[in-house]
Amino acid sequence: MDNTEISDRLSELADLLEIRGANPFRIRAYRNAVRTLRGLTRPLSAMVEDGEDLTELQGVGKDMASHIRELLDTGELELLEEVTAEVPRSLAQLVRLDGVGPKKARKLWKELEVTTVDELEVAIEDDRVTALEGFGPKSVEKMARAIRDHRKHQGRFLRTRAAELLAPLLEHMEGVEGIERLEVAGSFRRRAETVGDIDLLALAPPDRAPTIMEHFVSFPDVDRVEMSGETRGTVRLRAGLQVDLRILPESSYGAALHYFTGSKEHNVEIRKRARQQGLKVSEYGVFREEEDGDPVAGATEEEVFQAVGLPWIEPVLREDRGEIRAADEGTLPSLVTLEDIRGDLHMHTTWSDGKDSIADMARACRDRGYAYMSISDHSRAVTVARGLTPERLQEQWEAIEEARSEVEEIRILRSSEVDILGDGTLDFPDEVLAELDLVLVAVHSHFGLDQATQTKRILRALEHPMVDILVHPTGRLLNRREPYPVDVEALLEAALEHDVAVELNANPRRLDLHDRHLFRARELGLRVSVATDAHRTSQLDYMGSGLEQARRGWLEAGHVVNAMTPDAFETWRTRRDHRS
DNA sequence: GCCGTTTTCGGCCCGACTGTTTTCAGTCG
Repeated sequence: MDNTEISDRLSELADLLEIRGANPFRIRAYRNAVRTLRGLTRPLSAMVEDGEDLTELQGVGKDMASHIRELLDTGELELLEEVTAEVPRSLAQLVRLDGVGPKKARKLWKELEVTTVDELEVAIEDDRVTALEGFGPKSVEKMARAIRDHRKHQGRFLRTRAAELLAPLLEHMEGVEGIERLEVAGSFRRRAETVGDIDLLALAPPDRAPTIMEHFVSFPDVDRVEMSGETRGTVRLRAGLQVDLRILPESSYGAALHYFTGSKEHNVEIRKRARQQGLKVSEYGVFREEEDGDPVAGATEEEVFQAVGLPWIEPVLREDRGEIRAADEGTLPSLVTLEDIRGDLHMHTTWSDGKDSIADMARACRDRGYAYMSISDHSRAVTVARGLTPERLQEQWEAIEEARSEVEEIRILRSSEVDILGDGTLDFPDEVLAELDLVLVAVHSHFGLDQATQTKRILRALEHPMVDILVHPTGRLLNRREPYPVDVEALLEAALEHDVAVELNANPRRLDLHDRHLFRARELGLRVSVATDAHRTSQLDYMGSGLEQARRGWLEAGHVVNAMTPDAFETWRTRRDHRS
């Protein structure tokens, strides 16, 4: 049983316990533990095998550790069986509906025997739900909508997609009288790979709030207004994206910006810290606990952090991954930026499945100020992408020669995205690999192998002495394909051992590695290549989203292969004697 | 159920909005 399954079971258990009416703090304890487990890079099975003490993990105590061991040993959990004997499993789906929480789910179940989304739909049609105490026509209508939404679009929006949808709304709000500042907070500001909704904050005098709110909900792309109060309004756009607007006075704008930027876990830690100092933090400001007087801070984020004795922390770091301690100790990372980037090491051309020529790509890289780049078309096994045979690869080298003389200002490396075959061997023989300036390796097939076999397969590829970079290491496609089952921790450790770099694929649909794996890579001291995998010149701009992700993983320029100066990069590239 | 600069018991973040309530529960972020 892998970490995801274990987390899912415990999370389900939390939902069901909540519906059963358990102590809320017990529920929270389960959810805290789940959060820790989802952040692990190492399989729990491996940790247990190595005799590690699971209670060392944040939020995991004696009981949780024994639940985990039970799931690993038997694939089942007695407590979950016991709870599901009483509370139907499908109720956990019901509480995912907007407007349905544990209390309502329980009532629907106990009084109407509704336990699934489908049954709820029927019960609403039969007009049985309005008969319940606490369920008026409005809340029933809300549930009906939630069911439709649930069917239409599950999952979150890619950050880039949300940005596209948001741009016209921001334009709509521009120049509205009274708005002094307008910013996006939430996971969007933290540069998360996907966002569930958008939090907009407007700084404006309170007497302007009604007209601002009115203007907000009148945006043409609004499908419906979910709520609209004095300081807070929520709309859903036609594309399904929910947008919240909060209107704030100057005195609490910074506190609100901090609060609504989150993450929730970061906020909880900040509040705990504040309490220890006799302070209370809310979205309205920082207050002394005893008196209910004026706030100590609130107008700016800097003030809020300062009030609890911390320097300002970048939003990308606010995930409760140790940023508060680092801030306290003055060891916050100096995060990598686009200015640090000197090259792009993964891209395709018309020679395989790319849309632009080698020279076009070279000019586009040069125009971005890069000093080096690598042409890395697919190898022959990836037939759907017109992968190159050794013969065509040789022809391509002639074309690269031509491009080199045509675009002299940039160093063009000949590379390849060499397929890792089913058994972990590489798609080109060693004598071909030896002629390449840079060898990238990747998995494009056999996603269905079990975790142990998949891990072994990739480890074998990493052991090959000519491999430089493992690209898109987990194969995930956001909202479309889960990562293949693989022990990422083992991959990272092997990459370190064999002096192989790992890629952070910057394509916004991939962002592979995940930020928590990048964080681990940093801890281990691995080198990371942030690369676009561009299939046309315009996609070279993916570097931006890759760097957002890199920053979320705490990466500094020193961790990034393609932030090296040309000389340093040459030294790294030729670190093994078989290459010159 | 977890945790400890309040340390083995007694806490555990805080407030807005809605709906169906006649004073507040439920949900959400």
